Amino acid sequence: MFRDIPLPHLDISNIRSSCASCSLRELCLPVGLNDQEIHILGDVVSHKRRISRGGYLHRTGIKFQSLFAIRSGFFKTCVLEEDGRQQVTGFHMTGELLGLDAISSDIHTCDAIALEDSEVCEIPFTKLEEISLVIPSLMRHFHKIMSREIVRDHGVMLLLGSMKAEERLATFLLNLSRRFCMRGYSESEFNLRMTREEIGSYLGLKLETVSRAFSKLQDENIITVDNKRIQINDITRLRLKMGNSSCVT
Amino acid sequence: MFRDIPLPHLDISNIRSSCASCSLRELCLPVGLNDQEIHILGDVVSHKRRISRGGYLHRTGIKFQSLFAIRSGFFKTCVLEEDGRQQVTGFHMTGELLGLDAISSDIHTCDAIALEDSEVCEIPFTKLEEISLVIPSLMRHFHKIMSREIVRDHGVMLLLGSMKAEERLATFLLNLSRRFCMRGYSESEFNLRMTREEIGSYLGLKLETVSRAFSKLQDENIITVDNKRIQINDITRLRLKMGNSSCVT
DNA sequence: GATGTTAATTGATCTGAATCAAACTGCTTT
DNA sequence: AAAGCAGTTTGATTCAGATCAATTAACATC
Repeated sequence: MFRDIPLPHLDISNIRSSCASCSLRELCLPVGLNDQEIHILGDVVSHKRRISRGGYLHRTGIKFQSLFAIRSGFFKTCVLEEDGRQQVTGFHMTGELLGLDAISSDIHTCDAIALEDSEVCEIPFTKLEEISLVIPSLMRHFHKIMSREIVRDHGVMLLLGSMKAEERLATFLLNLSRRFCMRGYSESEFNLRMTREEIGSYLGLKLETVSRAFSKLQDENIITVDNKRIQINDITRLRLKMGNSSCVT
Repeated sequence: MFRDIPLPHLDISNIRSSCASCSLRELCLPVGLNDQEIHILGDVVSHKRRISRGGYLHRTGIKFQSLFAIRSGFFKTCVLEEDGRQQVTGFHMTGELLGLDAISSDIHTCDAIALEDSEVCEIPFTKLEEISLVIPSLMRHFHKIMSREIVRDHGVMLLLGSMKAEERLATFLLNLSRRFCMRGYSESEFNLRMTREEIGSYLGLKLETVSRAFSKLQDENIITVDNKRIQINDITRLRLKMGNSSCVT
C-alpha cells in the first residue's frame, strides 16, 4: 500500500562522521562512540533481517535472544488477550529498539508485527552485555534508552488515565509528527501505517471514536484527513487540544 | 496513622546466607552476587535516608544523581500536571528501586512521595555503573530490573486501555496482595497506604468510582472493606473479576 | 471532649464514549 | 469491469463512569 509512495530514506551517516561498518551510525545505539568502538559493536549487530508487511519480528512466549534495532519500516507491539483481541502497546519506527521488555524474564512478553516492509538489525543481547563491559559509554547509552522507554510508558499511562478522546488523538498525532520530523520527514504531512482500530487499541478507544475524533479535528480545520494521509494544518491549535503538555515523549 | 499497627519487618537475610554489610541482602539489587561482590556494592549503597510520611524522596525537575532502594515504607510516584492535579504513576514498596525514569535525561521526571515513614538506600548511579563493569552479574540483574519496570508499565497500559472500573480495582488489589505476600505479609489482609483518590488517579478513575467498586466487591462478599483495611475473602472470585489474567506483573 | 479538617460513602443526574447498525470507500482478486 | 473484502465514516441508542451534592466517618489539634 505504501510502496507507491516513495519516502526519503533516512541517513544520518552523512551528518555525522562516515562509517564503513554496515551504516551502524543510523542506529540509535552508537551515539557518542568512537570509530574503534563502533567497529566492535558492528561485529555484534551485523546480522540483518527483513520482515515483510504483516510479518512477525517476534511473538509472545518465545525465548528472548536478541534486541532488534529498526533500520527501516514500521512496527506495532501488542499483547494478545485470552479472548483473541489484541492491545497495542506501541508503534515503533526507524532507529528504535525492540525487545527491551523481554530482558526481564528471557521470554518475549509481546508480539512485534511489521506494519510495512521493514528491516531490522539483530543484536544478540548477551553479546551486547559483554561489549558493554569494555565500552562503558555504550552501557550508559543503553541505560538511557531503557529509561527513556519507561518515561515514554509513563506518558502513555498519563494519556490513558486522564485524557479524553480528542486529547488522546491530538497527543498521538503530535507524537508521530515529532518522530517523523526527527527522521527527516515532514512534520505536517504523513501517512499513518496503522488502522483506526490499532490506533484505538493503543489509545484505549474504539475505532469509531477514533474516526469521530479525526473528523472533529478536520471540521475545526486543525488537520486534513484523507484516509491514512494526515495533514496538520494548525499545529499550535493541535497542541492546545492536547491539554497536558508534558505527555508522551 | 499506621504506626499503631505493628507490621512484621521484612528480613530476607535469614533465608539467604547472612551478610554483614548493612543488610544489603534485603535489597533487590544483590541477587546472585557472592559475598565479595556484595561487599563492593555495599560501599556504594551505604548512605541511608529517612523520609517521613508526606515527605519527598525526589521532585520532578531536580537533577538525577542516585537511584533509591526502598528499605522500608511505601511510596507513590506521580507527575504533576499544569493545573495542579497529580497523576499517580506507581506505588512502591520495600525492595523496589526508584528513579529509573530519571536515567534517560539526568532529570527526575516525577515526584516520589512517602505514604508512610520510610527508609531508603541511596545508590549513586555513576558509581553503580562503574561497579557494574566489574560485577557483570550486577549489570545483568540491573538490566532485568529496568526491563521488569517496562513490562509492569505495559501491564498498567493494558489495564488503563481496556479494563472497566471493577476489573481495574480487582487487578490492583491482587497486585498489592501478591507483593505483600512476597514480602512475608498476609496476602489476604492488608492496609492500604493510599487514599481512594490516589488509587483512582493510578487506575484512571475518580475517587467516587473507586469507592463504589470497593462497595460492590464487598456486597458480593469477595472482599471486606473497613476504610483502609482490606480483607480478601475469596481470592478466586477476585481473580475472575480481573478478566485478563496476564496484566500488571 | 469539642472542633475543624480530610477522607469516604452514597445518591441523583449528566455526559462522553461504547455499542449497534448501516452505508461508503478503496484495495485486491479474478 | 465486477465482485469481494477490509477499513472507514456516520448516525442512533445505550451505558459506565464522571460530576454534583449531601452525609457520615476518621483523624488531628487545641
